Amino acid sequence: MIAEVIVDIASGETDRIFDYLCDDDLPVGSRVRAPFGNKVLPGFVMNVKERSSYPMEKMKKVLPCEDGLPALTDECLKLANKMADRYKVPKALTLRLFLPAEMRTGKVRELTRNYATLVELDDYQIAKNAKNQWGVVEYLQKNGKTDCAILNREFAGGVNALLKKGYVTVTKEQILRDPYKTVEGVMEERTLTPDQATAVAYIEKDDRTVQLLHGVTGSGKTEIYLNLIAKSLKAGKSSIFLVPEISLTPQMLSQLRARFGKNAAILHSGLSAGEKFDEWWRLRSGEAKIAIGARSAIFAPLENLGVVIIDEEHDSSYFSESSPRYSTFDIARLRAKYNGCKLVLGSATPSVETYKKAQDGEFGLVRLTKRINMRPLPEITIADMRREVRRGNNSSFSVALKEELEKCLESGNQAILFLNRRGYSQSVICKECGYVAKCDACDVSLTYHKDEKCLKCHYCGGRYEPLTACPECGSYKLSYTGTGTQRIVDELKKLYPTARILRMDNDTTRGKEGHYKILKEFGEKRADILVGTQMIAKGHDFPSVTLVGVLDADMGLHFSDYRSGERTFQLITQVAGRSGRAQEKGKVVLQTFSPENDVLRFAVTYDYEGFYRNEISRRAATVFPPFSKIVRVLVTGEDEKKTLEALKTVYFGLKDLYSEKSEYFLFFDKMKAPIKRIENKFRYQVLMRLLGGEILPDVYEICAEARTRDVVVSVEENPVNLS
DNA sequence: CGCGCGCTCGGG
DNA sequence: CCGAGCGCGCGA
Repeated sequence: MIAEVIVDIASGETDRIFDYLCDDDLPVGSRVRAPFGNKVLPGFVMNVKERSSYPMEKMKKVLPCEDGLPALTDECLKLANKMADRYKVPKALTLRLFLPAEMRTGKVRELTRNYATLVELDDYQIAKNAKNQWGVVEYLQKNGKTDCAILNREFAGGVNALLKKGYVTVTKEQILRDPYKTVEGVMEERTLTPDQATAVAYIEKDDRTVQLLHGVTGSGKTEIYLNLIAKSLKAGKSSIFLVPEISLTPQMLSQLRARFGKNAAILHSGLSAGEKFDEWWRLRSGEAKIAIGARSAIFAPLENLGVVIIDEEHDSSYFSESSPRYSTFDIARLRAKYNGCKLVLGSATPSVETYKKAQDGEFGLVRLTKRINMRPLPEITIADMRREVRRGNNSSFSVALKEELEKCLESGNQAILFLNRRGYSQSVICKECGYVAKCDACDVSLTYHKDEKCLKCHYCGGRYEPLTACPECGSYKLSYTGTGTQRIVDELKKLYPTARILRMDNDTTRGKEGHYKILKEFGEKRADILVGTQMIAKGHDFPSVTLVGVLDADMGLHFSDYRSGERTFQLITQVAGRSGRAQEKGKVVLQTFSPENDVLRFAVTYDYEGFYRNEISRRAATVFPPFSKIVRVLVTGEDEKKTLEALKTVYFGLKDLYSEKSEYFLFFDKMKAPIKRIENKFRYQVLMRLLGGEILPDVYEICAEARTRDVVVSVEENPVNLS
């Protein structure tokens, strides 16, 4: 037989079918080792056929990598083909998405363990004083087959000696690493509240594939997800459950594990390579039927899906940052359609695009307007920082926030302070000549980190010695401007010397268990105040937190980004949800320099509908998404000349398209990217605002053609950040 | 004349 | 993607 193979090289030049000879039983979707040029490469079997147009005598033979189950299902192959076509990337790249990375590199294999079994005899010829040999014999007589590692620890050399004599046999057996040994047992199904039951019934009955579950924080969305997953499991079907960043939601994980036990496989970055590999195989083999994980879990190797769930649907982590820049939602929708199941999107603050589709009737819409225990949402107050400055308060805390902090600390409760900027100070500026300390490899200012006594680049991670004098003019008048989390902690220590303060940001959460350790410490009330960035906004549950302070609520508002209002509303609603989750009522203080801003006004009253109506009419008036599509083509490369060359190719190609079909364009121009260089790579872009998606395939095509050996050309649809 | 680098082409 | 093959420029 002939196998149609895609070799695993991420390049457009090799992105085509190569025919190979193969065994008759080689399954489609399996991985092979294919002789290619002067080496042997991994490859994917896309199809098998009887004959080939390529001369038989020149054809080489592939070797299968796995026996039995092919790694990729038909659905995976279909999806990979579709994605390669849609995003104009090599198939090797889209196929890779469906495998755990550790499987491709081939370093991690099944973990095997050696087991010793005693050969039953009446008489063992062992010296009386050979204590370890007798020890092994007795142990095996008592306990039966045992892991050699255990025996060797206890009776050094015993097993080997007995093996030579033929008194024991040793067998290799595959074991699966279980990352969650500690959590076991299947939890009882919980009864749904009437509201939840109604929501589930609606989702099941409505015939639209996509269902939006819009529920305020604490309205019990999770229980609805669990119910849908349980029903799918009962029907013998599998499920995919996506969460934004899994390392930040340990509670959700233990709930799932407790409820579904070994039926759930958890895919996240905290697992070791081997653990990921094993969890993946448990899903592929059908042993586990529920995949839980971040964005990439949408590629879980499951067949016969009963439901796909995307929690916190508005979260930006659902957009891939690297090629192919797929939208998780698009993939999820395709999988739901293929399997004839529902795709459930859940959020307290749905993205404007999603909500519009629900309003227009394209998606089903279920609302949960009440919190589960009827507990009121925390009260949000606005602190006008302009007034604070006028009154001579130049600290990072408003009078209102300080008062609330004191009350909170006195009553023995906990507080969370949120500031979306890490480090000590944002930048170092010379007051004499205006020099700003910048990274050598990137076009960005350096952030001072007091704890490590260095200047850091937040884009490439580069470190520099702190400055004592200006390198341009020699002045000692250096100003450290812009407050980060480290400075906030310093200020708090001065204000409240006895308070125990924890900081949680990218710098303090290094390592595998980083997040977990800090959250655990705070959860056990071993600290009074938690200061952190974006990452503390996600769904943790700290019952003793009664105060949340947002130190710069308008931080995101002034970016020239059509989504900034939406992001701010979502963020505030989310952080506010951290306050008052148990008995005591929670409070939230928003510090801002623009208290009259619409977005903040709607956020204060938790008025999503109001926010949405305001936002959608603004977007309609300005013709921004979802009424148009922003497309950025980013051209990056180390060689500035070659990068500019590629930019020209892209620009002229797109310009032709523009003059041909100008009715689809609202805006079209080329320019330097806002950050002109990152990690020594120059960055140029072509920015477009398009009406309708009809010409998107052309855009992708033009960009794919402009790609060269040393210049990357990527297309971003409605990009999340425009740096 | 030789080799070093950059470009093109082929790989089943 | 990566290596082989080849042309062209330069130095002894």
